[in-house]
Amino acid sequence: MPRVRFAPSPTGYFHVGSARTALFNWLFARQTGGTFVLRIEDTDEERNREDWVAGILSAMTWLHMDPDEGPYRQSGRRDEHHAAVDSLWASGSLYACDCTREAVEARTAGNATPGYDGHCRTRGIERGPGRALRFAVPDEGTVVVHDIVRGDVEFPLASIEDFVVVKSSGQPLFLLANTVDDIAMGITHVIRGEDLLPSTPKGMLIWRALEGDGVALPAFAHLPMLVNEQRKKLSKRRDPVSVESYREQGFLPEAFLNYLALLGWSHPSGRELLAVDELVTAFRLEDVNHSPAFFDVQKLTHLNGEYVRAMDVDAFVDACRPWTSGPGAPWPAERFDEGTFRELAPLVQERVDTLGAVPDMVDFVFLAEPRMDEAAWASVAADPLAATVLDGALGAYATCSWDAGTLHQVTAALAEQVGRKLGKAQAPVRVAVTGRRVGPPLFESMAVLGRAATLQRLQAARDRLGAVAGSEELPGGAGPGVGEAGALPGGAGAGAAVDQA
RNA sequence: GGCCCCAUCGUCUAGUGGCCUAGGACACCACCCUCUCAAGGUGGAGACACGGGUUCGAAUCCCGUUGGGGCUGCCA
Repeated sequence: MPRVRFAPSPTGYFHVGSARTALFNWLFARQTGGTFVLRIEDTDEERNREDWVAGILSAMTWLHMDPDEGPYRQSGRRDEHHAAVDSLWASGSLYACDCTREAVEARTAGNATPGYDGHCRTRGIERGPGRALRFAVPDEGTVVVHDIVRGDVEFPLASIEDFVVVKSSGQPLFLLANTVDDIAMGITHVIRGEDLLPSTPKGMLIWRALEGDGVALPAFAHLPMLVNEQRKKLSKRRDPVSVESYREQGFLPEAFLNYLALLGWSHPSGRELLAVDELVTAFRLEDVNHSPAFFDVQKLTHLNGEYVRAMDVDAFVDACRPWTSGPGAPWPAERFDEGTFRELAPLVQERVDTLGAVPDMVDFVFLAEPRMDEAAWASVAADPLAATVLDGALGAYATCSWDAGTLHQVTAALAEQVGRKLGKAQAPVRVAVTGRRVGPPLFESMAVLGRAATLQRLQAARDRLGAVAGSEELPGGAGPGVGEAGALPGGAGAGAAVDQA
C-alpha cells in the first residue's frame, strides 16, 4: 500500500501552494487505498510554534483533508536523526568542516562552479563542537531522479557541492531529517513542489548511504509551481496566499478544493465542476501538467459562485452564520432574525459568489436605517421624477395589500403614470428603501421589510429630496420641467444643510 | 555564472502524428431575457514563442534559439 506524506514547515499560515500539494497527496492516497501521513517539519527551532501547527491542522480539517497518521513532529525525532548521523559518519559518508562562510567565499570567488569547494574533505578533522558535518558527494557520475510527472531527470554529481548535513551547533538539517523520516515512516511516494526537485539528488544520496545502494527509493512526483501574475512563485510578501484568508472571505471548502485540483490537472471529461469523489476517482499523478499555473482568484470566485448557487437554502443559511450572526456582522445581533433572512436567502444566494458578500445584500433589513450609498442617492437627487415617484409610492403602498406580487402591480401602475418603464421607475424607491442601486429584487425586499419601515424610509427620502430640490418645486407642483430646473442649482447648498440637521 | 524545469487564446486547460479551418472554462465585448443587479441563453474577439529537421503528413517527435521559472543557506 502506498504511503505518502505531506510535510509542511510551520510558517504562521497555510499557504495555498501547500494546500495544493497536500491535496494531490491526499487524492493519491484516497484513490490507491494508501496512507496519508502528516509530518510537521520543524527542525529549525524558529519554526517550532504550537499555534502555527494548530493553524495548519485547522485549515486541513476545513478542507476535509484529515491525515490518516500524524501529525508527527520532526522536532520529536532528534534521536533518530542523530543516530543516522552517527551511522553516516561511521561509514565515511560524512566529514567534519570548520570553514567559516567568509573563508569559503574567499576561496571560491572566481570558480566556475560555485558552492563549497571540498576544502575539508581530506583534512581528516574530528567531529566536535563548532564543526559542521558535510556529505562527501562523489565527483563523478550522475544521479537520475525517476519522476512520475516529468520522467527521468539527470543531475551530474559534479554540479552538486558537499552540502552540510549537520550544523556546527550539532543540529541536523532539513535534508537529513527529511530523508531519515521518510525512511522510518516507510514513505513510498514523495509528492511535493517542483522547487524541491534540485535538492532531490542530495536526498537520494543520503538515502542510499543509509540504506545501501541496492535499496528501492521512493517514487518522486514534483508538482508544477503556483505562480502570480508576474509568473513568479507565490510569495507571502505580495500575494494573497493564506488559505485562512480565503476562508474568511467566504469561499466554500468544496469549491476551494475543486479549484485547487484544477491547478496542474484536469478531469478527462473536461468538466470543471467536480465533486470530491470524482476527483479521487479520476486523479492520476501521470496526468499532472509540467508547467506552472497562475492562481486565478477570479476563476476561483466564479467556481465558488457555482457551489453557492447549488446549495439548498438551509445549507446556505447555515453556511452564512459567521457573516450574519457572528461578531463580524454589520448589524446589531438583536436586530438579526434568521427566519427573515431565510425568506430572502434564495434571492441572495443567486447573487453572491462568496459568503462574505452576503451582508451587503441584506443589511437594509437588519439595520435600523439603510446604509445610504451616496453615489446612489446622488442619482436619485438628480432625477427630475424622483419626487413624483416617491410621492406616488408613499400613497399607493399605504393601503395596498403587502406582498411582493401586489407591490409589483402597484409599482408597475405607478410607472405607467409617470411614463417610465418599471425598471427605471423603481430606482428611487430602491435607493430610498435599501440605500443601494443594486440588490435582491425590490418587491420581495419590501415585502420582507414590512410596510411600516418601508413607508418610513420612503418618507425620509422624500423629505431629504424636498430639501435638496428647494422650495421652488413645491409651489410649482411636481412637473418634470420645474423639478429639473430646481434640482441642479439648489443641490449642493441645501444638501449640506440637511447633513447638519 | 552553474545545475534543473517549463513553453497552446489575457488566465486555467483539451490535444500524445492525420478526427485541428486547434475544443472547453474564467475574464472580456455584443445581443436576448429582465423590477435593479446577478444568474441564464445566443453570438463574438482571442493561442500552438521562433528557426531548423524527421515524416506522405506535426500543436503533437528530435535539435537549436529565444523567453519564463526554480534551485544554488550551517532555512525548509
